[in-house]
Amino acid sequence: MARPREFNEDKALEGAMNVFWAHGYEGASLPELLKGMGLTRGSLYKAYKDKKSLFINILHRYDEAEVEKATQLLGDENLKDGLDRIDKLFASVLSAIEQEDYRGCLLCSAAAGPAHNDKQISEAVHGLLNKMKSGFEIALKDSSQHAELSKERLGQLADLLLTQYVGLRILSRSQASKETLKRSISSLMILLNSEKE
Amino acid sequence: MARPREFNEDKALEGAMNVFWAHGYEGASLPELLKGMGLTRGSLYKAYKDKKSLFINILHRYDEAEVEKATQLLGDENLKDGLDRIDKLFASVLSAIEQEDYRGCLLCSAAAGPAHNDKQISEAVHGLLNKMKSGFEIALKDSSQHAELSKERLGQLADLLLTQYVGLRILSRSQASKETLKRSISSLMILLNSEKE
DNA sequence: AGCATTAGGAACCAATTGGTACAAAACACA
DNA sequence: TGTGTTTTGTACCAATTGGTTCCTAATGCT
Repeated sequence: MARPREFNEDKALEGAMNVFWAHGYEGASLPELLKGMGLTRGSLYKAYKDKKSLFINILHRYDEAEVEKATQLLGDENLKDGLDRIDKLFASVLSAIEQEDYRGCLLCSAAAGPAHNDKQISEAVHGLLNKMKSGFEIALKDSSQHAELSKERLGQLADLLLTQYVGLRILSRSQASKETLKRSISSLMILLNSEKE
Repeated sequence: MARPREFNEDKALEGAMNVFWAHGYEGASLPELLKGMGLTRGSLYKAYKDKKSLFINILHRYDEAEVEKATQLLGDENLKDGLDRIDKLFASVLSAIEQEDYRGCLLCSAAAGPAHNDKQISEAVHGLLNKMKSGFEIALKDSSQHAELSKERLGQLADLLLTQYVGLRILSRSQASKETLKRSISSLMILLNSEKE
């Protein structure tokens, strides 16, 4: 019926995600986005309305790509003990900065930044944060040491883990030392492990 | 030897701190800063060189004002048990959002934002984060349940508390629900309290 | 009183910001 | 082969960004 898209939407969104991930929402300029996406202004505004809509789009993509990966891990039944999954998730945070990837987490940066002012963004952010929390809850339910805890207590612990996750990734982005993160993580895991009925 | 300043430097810096606190480093525009400080461009650039230098200045002020308050609390010997001090500090985070103050923490926002790109800012940020960590260490040393722990273990726990502090304040800024923060905090305090030798 | 020195304030600046208009190009379908 | 529809890309836009210039005003010291 009409001229078809020339650009690969998937590649374009991938590029946009990387730019937002590296520079944050406000820090990502239009020219940078265009370059990263490999298209021109006209196409961008026709396809994605404006910068904010694009960003919300990207948050969904970050969900499908990264958040999903995290929650899958937290629910992965190949690791029988949920605590091992949590351990593995935090290990991946550590491994990112070991590979000198200091971008942190797009979601956490969004929580620190535009979610403060913008309702749409903050709603999207809270949705994803909640998804992370649910992931932690599932992992805890599969932890031999925590399975018997009350629903309230599990929720409490899940919120603790969420806070920890956000804190770690913000510290990563500020280029805190690997040792700091490592200590923080083992500290939490020790406390979690030592919890007995 | 020359014309004296007309503006009250203290008030001006206070104003600048509030603007940065509310909008973040990149989000604070020159006009906003000028209005908040009650002076004009000429004076600002004469007195503080440029926006970045002003911000670093403000980080020091935030140190003297807020970080100092926190570390004082963490070292306050009127509260004999260090755990009570930690509890009180986290309670103050909660009380901020109960009063609908969603600004979070200037330091934590700086960690999430400009500290990622700028060496000077990231150094200042790390200095203050370390100060917070030391505060937590002191409080732990005065905790009946933790005093006997090894130096390494105390440092570990202090890093955990720092991570939690950052996470909480970022979540505050994103307007996470009071309940989430409350659960996260009690969870942490329970784990900390349950630790026995 | 006069001079050196500094603060204050407005006008000005180039560069960049996000966003739009519009014409040319590419296709689908008849 | 046309015709309608949609994508592209360029040129353009006003507004805002952080930053500078420069003249005037106010002061301290001699």
